[in-house]
Amino acid sequence: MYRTHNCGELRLSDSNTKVTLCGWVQKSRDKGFMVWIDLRDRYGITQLIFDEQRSSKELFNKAKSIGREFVIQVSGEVIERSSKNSNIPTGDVEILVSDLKILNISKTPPFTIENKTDGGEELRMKYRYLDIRREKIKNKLIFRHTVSSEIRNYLSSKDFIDVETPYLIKSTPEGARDFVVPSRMNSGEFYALPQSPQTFKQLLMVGGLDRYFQIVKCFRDEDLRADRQPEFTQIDCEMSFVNQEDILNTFEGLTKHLLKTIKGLDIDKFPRITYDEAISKYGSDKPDIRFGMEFGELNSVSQHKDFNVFNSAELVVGISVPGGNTFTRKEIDKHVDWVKRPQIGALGMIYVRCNEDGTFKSSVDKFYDQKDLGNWAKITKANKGDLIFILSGDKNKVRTQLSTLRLELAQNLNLRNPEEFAPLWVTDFPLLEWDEESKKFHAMHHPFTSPKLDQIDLLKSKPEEVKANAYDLVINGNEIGGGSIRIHDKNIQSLMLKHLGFSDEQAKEQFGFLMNAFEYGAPPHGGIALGLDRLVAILDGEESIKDYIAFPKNNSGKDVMINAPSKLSKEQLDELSLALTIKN
RNA sequence: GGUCUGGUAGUUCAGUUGGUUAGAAUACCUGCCUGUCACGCAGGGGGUCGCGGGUUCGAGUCCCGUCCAGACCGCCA
Repeated sequence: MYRTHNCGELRLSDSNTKVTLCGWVQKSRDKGFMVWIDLRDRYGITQLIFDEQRSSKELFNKAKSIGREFVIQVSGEVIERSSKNSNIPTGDVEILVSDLKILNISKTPPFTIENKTDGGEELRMKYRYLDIRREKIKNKLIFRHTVSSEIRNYLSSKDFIDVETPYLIKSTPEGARDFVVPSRMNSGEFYALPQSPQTFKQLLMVGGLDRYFQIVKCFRDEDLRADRQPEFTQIDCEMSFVNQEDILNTFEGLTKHLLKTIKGLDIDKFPRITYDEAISKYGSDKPDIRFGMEFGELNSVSQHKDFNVFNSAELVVGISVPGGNTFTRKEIDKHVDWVKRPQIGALGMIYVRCNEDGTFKSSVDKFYDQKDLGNWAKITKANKGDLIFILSGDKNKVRTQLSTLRLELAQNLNLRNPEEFAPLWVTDFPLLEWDEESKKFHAMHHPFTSPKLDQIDLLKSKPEEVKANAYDLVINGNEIGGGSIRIHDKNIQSLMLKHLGFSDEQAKEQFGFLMNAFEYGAPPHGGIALGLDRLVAILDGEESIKDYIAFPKNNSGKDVMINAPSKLSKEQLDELSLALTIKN
């Protein structure tokens, strides 16, 4: 037996018992006459003591020779410390060691294995196995386990069954780029890794499984961000004989369960707003509603004077900055410059100060009187002491710009409470989205999303206006997941693919298997997929998902620890019938 | 594909208008230390200033190229 206890469990009540512990040497403090070693494992830290008087000379010298991160096994007696450490749970006791066995030595690690490590990101990733020894990272992985366990338990209790779907599937041109895998046995042909198990879960519904879930890896060959990895994990779900209401309620239930069990929070019914409402109120389809600052559209009260910038604009829209009238002119200019940066791209920004005496002072006083400015304040819900920022121009651009500014201001003014969780549903997404590059409509969610059936006739005349039975779950301004009611009728699916620019042949080639399945009694169904990495990070109050993934990829999609991706040998390429056009 | 920021000791960083032998902290090694727990004290070793080229009497510092990393935009049905 390697050990009788772990390094986190011994207390004063265990005094005078003989124990054996294993772990890593966190730190050794050699005081000459005594040596203390902090022994660490997953469960905690226990202090070992070696003493010139109480330990044998041989043992004492051996203890002095032990370095950081050595793996050791010790046996000894639990004793009460003469000076206690209230910072750790085991701080009242220590082990007077009688036997010490070095199980493995260690080189000096390249960075300190401590909460505040001196290691930079790249180094930590290269030696991720050492990084994982740090309490901070270890706890994040444990936290992820806790969340995913709760999810499995909850969904299982609601009759969802976990079914595994294949990773080697068929490439599809829609959506994100696929990772492809060459097939040795079928030379010149390729599998693709799934961007999501979408069609398979629909087929499981046709198969009559009724309720499916899977915590599953998905793959997308797109550029990375702090909250985006090329392989990521989804909580993928599908239900039969349900309408949108059933799905929202089920997964609102799951989310509430998580917030309750993980964070101890009771959240009321999640607000719901339509996509159109989200865009016009917040300029975003994933609004952070922890703070106000809703958009006020000012066209009707600003386009009646000689100010051409506003008169020629498709949209004039403002937000009120709470307490913003304390901004100096310099601070205001800083914000104006900020929105004029190329990344934001505004041409300029108008401001209105709402003075404490009820008067207004704006950068467009030449054109507008106090009554006009008063109307603006009313619409943007600005009070005395606030500041109104106004942008104008192309509707879509201006909303995006103002949305970015809204979040920036909230950040700077500390309007977002990190302890607060504000989930909401965004519903009625458009079915289609115009893509300038390909000059085609493509599915905003995916091609299997059902249009609102009473709007199907609009598909021909005004396709951009057709709404879908599609919805997103948003928490604190992050898209946590999205789903839809699917098409289960062959003719509607066929019509949909036609509108996406698929010929009959292409549709059959790409999605024939699904269309066939729809001919054999496909039940009405729908579902949702939640991003586990992101959900876990958000629940833990972090932005970056990297530390919730044991072995993440870096900014360029590389794993710097195993050095992947890497080149293939000529033999491997030949076996796969592949020739490279770049030098290998 | 693009923009920005960075690359100097094992590590995290400082390094002025180009100018003597490139520094600090920490880690590491040695010695001392009768209760440490961010232990303390004294001493020591440790550098291809990412790489290549250029300007200059002289380059860590300026210029060009390149590689790597990070943030963001495009992209992410």
